[in-house]
Amino acid sequence: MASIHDVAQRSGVSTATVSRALRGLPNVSPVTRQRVQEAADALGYIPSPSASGLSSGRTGAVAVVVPSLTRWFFTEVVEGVDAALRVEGYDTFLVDLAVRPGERERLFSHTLLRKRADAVIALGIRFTGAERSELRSLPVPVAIVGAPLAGLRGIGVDDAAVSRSAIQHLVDLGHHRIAHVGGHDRFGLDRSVADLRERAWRAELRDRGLPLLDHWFASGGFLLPQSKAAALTMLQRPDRPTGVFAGSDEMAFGVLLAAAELGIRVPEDLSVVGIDDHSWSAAFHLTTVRQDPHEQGAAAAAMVLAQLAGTPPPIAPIAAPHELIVRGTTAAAARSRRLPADRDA
Amino acid sequence: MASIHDVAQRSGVSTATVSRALRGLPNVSPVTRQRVQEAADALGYIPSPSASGLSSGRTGAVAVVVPSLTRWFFTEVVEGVDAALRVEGYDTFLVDLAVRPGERERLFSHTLLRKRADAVIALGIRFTGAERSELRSLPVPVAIVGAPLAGLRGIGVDDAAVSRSAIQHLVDLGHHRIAHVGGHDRFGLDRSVADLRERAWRAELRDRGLPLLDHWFASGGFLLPQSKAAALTMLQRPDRPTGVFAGSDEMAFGVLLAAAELGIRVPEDLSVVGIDDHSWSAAFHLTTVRQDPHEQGAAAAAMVLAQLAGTPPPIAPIAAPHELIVRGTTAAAARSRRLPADRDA
DNA sequence: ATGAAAGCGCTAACAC
DNA sequence: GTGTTAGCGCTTTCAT
Repeated sequence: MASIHDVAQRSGVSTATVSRALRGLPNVSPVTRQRVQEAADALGYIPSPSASGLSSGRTGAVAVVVPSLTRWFFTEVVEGVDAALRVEGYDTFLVDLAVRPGERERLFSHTLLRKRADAVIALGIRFTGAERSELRSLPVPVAIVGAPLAGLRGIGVDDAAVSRSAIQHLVDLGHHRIAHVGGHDRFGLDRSVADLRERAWRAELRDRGLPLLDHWFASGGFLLPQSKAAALTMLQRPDRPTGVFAGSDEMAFGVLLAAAELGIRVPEDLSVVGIDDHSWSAAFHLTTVRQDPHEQGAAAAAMVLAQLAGTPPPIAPIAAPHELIVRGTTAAAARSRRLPADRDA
Repeated sequence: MASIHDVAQRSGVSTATVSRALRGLPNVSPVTRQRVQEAADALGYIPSPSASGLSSGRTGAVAVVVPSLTRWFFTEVVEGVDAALRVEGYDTFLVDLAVRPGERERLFSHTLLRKRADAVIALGIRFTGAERSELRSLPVPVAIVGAPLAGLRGIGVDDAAVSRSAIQHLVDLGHHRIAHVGGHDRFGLDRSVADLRERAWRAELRDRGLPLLDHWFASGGFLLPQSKAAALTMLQRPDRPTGVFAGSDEMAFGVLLAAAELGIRVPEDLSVVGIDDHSWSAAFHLTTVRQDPHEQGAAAAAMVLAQLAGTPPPIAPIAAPHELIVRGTTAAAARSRRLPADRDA
């Protein structure tokens, strides 16, 4: 394990010069820099993060706080973050809340974030009031992916707009009976997004004067199995909807499975639209509102990186793009399907 | 940001005693320890990982190297690792190879692993010869999750046995025409497991004297969409199989989707069995061979932790349990389905 | 353009 | 049981 000292000796300069040369700082003659670089290469020198962290105050790592890793959206964001970070030489430090449900208190002021990372990127979390203020007063750059938080930088789709777009699509196809599968996840970590989408659904239906039955809302907890079970119940009622707006593609898959099991044809008897454009959605022919979590992760990384570089972007949450992708799970509502009681086998 | 110094002052002892007291080392009187602890709490003191890392040589973090995060198996393992690590106070560093396909060279001897982490856990990677020797000569504990590597500690199911169990199940049901959907993933990172399963399939069929047609092997790349496409082709041929052994549940889902699209009934016309018991498999009624990646991750973490604690377990890869879970996608082969050319619409 | 030297905050001998 | 004292390997003034 060569140290900066070894490199200094081998190249006949001081450790200070080695440090400068290797980090590309100014005030190093080209020849010296070259010589140092060669010595470093020959020795296989790698600076110790602990040492440079201790003396510079920078760790070279950023923490990514996720509610769980088992959801497509989150893994995509993490990969996006990691990719962007890596390019700048930063390491990704994972803080998975799913593995320590009890440990949320003092989360952000705790070790990991405060001393291990130069910045924090938090995703899809419904923060408590205490956490929000912790986040705002953190001594390091912070970025949020998902529902925006006033006073903090972040990126995410406009959930109301996304929901509206999905519902508009169903309405355009003539659907009047539109259900929603949504709901918060098992740890209550992601309510904000779920709430925004559910609220948008209610508002849209109300504003358009469409019927809004209580049992047209089902909680799928952002999970396929749970969504399928919920849909199974909902779709077996006599007054079943002709269209379902699912809060995520994974939940939409659950609805699709339920419909298939009940012999309800999609899209002839039931239209389904999701949110995300999951990597499997095309295989399911799912109509959905696409967003790009990988891109959002990279954007969040860019925000904290910019702050670290001394060029902080404005503190406004930025809106990520979304786009309706029409595929095979949505179609015009059957005209005959007007009477509450009519259904096929 | 209180330092150890502040705590020492406030509690009226030396920094050395603070260090000892807080880390639970012996030779500290109960009263002193208590007083130190109170001072630390009052000050909100958190030791700096950089500083303690620099002086102790231990970073308090372990690196997890994954081929990608977008596969169920890997995310489960990572969560298992993180959970086990967290309990012991270690942090998890993510090294996602998917985000830097070009950067595999010198991977293990590179910064992250060498100076950032006290140990390395690598999953589902088909290492090059160079990487293998790098891994073996790494100055830190290493554990592998997945296909075993001679000379290294690790855990994983016996892929041959798992495959045999799946195929045996199909044979027991009277299937003679058994296809396989397998294949390595996009980065060539996980060939070993794919190869083991494919080889087991070939060997089993050969040993039992069952037909083994070339086009009964399809490469699904461990991805649903690709598996669906491959199955679509395979299942449309006149000599289609009556049973499909998929190398993972995600690939099995693809086969299921393809079958549904072609109007091939499962399990009446086609039986499908996977490997994993993915969290969605029950919703698909998929018969599969269960394994527990979360558990495997935790076990791998325990291995490196034990080494770090000075009680290294034996260097034999250990076999993780697996179990056939029979659900609804497999059934007795139709007796009429003997002639190569017969098929329904 | 380069070097000397003082830490960064903690741990680990070694004394007492 | 507790304090002293070196460093750990870097970065960073401040000189030169």
